[in-house]
Amino acid sequence: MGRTPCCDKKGLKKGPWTTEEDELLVNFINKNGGHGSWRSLPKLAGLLRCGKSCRLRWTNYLRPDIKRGPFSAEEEKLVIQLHGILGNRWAAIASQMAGRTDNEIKNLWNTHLKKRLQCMGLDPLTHKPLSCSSSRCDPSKPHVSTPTTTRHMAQWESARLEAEARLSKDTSLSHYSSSDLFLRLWNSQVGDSFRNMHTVSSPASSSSAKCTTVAAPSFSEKLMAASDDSSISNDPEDSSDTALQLLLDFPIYNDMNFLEPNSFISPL
DNA sequence: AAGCTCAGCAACCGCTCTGTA
DNA sequence: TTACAGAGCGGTTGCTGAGCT
Repeated sequence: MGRTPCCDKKGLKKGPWTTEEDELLVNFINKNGGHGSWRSLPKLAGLLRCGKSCRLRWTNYLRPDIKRGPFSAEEEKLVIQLHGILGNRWAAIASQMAGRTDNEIKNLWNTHLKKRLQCMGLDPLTHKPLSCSSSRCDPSKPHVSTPTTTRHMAQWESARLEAEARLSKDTSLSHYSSSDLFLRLWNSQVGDSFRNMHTVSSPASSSSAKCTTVAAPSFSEKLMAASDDSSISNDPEDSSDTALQLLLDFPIYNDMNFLEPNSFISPL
């Protein structure tokens, strides 16, 4: 019945870590050149904690390569970009940001970025525009119509989700990373739909002064080139990184000025 | 100055994934 | 192929401190 606990919780300490505990953990890992088995680590290190707690403390706080301090504007922008691509895959997002942990990014998202997107009239989950009734965070502020760029983002996200759902049915693809998935879906019917959508100029986008020139063919060419490049396709990791980088280079994700605080105020 | 509210963050919980026997 | 253990991940909780009344 039920799941066996990860550790015997009797007599184990919970709550905030003390500096002494931190020292014990760091010393043990340094001394042994790694953490080894997390389950056995607390006993060996002389800690009254469960292995899980030790792992969390190490990965989120004690690891030497962690960059402390507030997120820069660039980092915040990158988090939003990556979240648009990867969704709530905090570990995947963190892996693209040196020195930042998944927990830290998750907290940033939940406390700052989510609200900012909501204020911009975007659904933080889907990055799609919210309905008019719910898009204002503050009724006293002038309503800002959803920028064209965000609509493109929403369309792309929609395409991504559709493709992900489709591809997930094929278990043979289940081992691909998000970036691989992206590359594949871009070359799929969904990718075609998306490209077609943006090669036909819509009245909404053409009438927008700030409208991003969605260079879909150019991006497509870059992605195709990346996927055709044998030197890249031979190495799945490189391929993923290249695809992800190209995606981040996509104009939709580069033109994120609308996220700046002053964009609440209409330039007119 | 005291009490209250809320945002930020560290840590926990439980589910899922992965490796292995 | 299956069952199990360990590790990883994302959602949630609860503590703390800053700001406000």
